[in-house]
Amino acid sequence: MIERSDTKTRILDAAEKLFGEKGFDGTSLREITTEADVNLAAVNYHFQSKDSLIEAVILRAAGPANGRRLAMLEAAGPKATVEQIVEAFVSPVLEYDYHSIAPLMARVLSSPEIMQRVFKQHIETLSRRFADAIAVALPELSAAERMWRLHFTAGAMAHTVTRAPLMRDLFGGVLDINDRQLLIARLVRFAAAGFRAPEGY
Amino acid sequence: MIERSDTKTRILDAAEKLFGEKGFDGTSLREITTEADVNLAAVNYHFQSKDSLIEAVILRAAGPANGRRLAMLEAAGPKATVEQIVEAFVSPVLEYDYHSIAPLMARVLSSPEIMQRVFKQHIETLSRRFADAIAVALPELSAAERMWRLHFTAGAMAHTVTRAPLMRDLFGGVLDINDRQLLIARLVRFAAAGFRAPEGY
DNA sequence: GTCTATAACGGGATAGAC
DNA sequence: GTCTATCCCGTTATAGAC
Repeated sequence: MIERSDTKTRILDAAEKLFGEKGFDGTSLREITTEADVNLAAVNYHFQSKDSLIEAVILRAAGPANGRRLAMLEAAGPKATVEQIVEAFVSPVLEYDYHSIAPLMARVLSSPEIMQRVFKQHIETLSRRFADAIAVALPELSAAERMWRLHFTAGAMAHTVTRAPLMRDLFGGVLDINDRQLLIARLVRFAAAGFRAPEGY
Repeated sequence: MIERSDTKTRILDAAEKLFGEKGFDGTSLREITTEADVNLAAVNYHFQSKDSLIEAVILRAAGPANGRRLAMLEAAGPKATVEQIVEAFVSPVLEYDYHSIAPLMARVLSSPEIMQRVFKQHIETLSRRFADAIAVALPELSAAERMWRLHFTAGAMAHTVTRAPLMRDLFGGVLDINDRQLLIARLVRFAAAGFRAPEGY
């Protein structure tokens, strides 16, 4: 069956494009529906609100990346090193073409309501999987410490993704933001060393 | 001279209170102006927009914390250890009563336009000061690596501040979010170990 | 079940009078 | 500096076309 790009997909495409270009607040639903050539009310029919729309855009974009994170974790096997685990955690996200969706991610991260749903659906189980892998690689760490260090790593990663454009013009030539493999290696080294720190007390 | 609390201050007070209670999107300018007992248009006269208003609220709240960060850095002296530098960087922020302003901070962090201005005014020089201190403590690190590791640390800190409420109900009893001194110690250990990682290559 | 057309309401922003 | 009036936008609801 010849399935012409349906309304829902056209809205998602237009929203992803316009949000990326002009930001969330800078884009009106009317611009999106004009770009997608659909009726204004179609947005509220297929999605419930502008917030839910951006959530859907994010989830569509994040799905493949999260799948790859789990795939890399499994590929590293049950005896994965801390470096392998951290790399599986961060590299699919940093390798992604995040320049266009960075404003969206930041917007989603800033909304507790959206995060609550996104978290439950996509991040919670993923976090546990990685925490379990860390538990095998570093059995001496307490459960709380494992969670916090994973959280710190996620923060460093998220900050890098969402603040990348700012970093470039801030630090000028000092920061080689565009070399993603080097950037991933830097973050992996930093976080792996953090995970390996003695717990203290 | 008996200076009755002026309009601008009353708006800032009301905005700080209401944003903290109901979030940025959950608070209308009309609620703020009612609480502050000023006219609606006064907000756009003294500030230019709702975005600028939250920026002003943040800056008024962040000023003391940033001052304390620099004071702690100076207090550690020219031979400060990595741990002392990291603690000066993160503890004034984490010790702050961030539960009320976390939604605001997240909101500001999500807006590239606001961040651009806030960054220029308050974060840029502060970052350089801390990067310089790191350069003394860890002279073998390249300038780029120093900046990135400071950036990773800032990300871990920011993520902790803005996502703290979410963390609590997510991980239940595993994460002891309320013990700030312990949390600071965890982050300092993690980041200091990250700073000390060999640069590789 | 899918989508359009339209109206009504609350909220942010602005112009211009005072 | 302050206030009124007004505009545009996002959201919701509804009636109805296909």
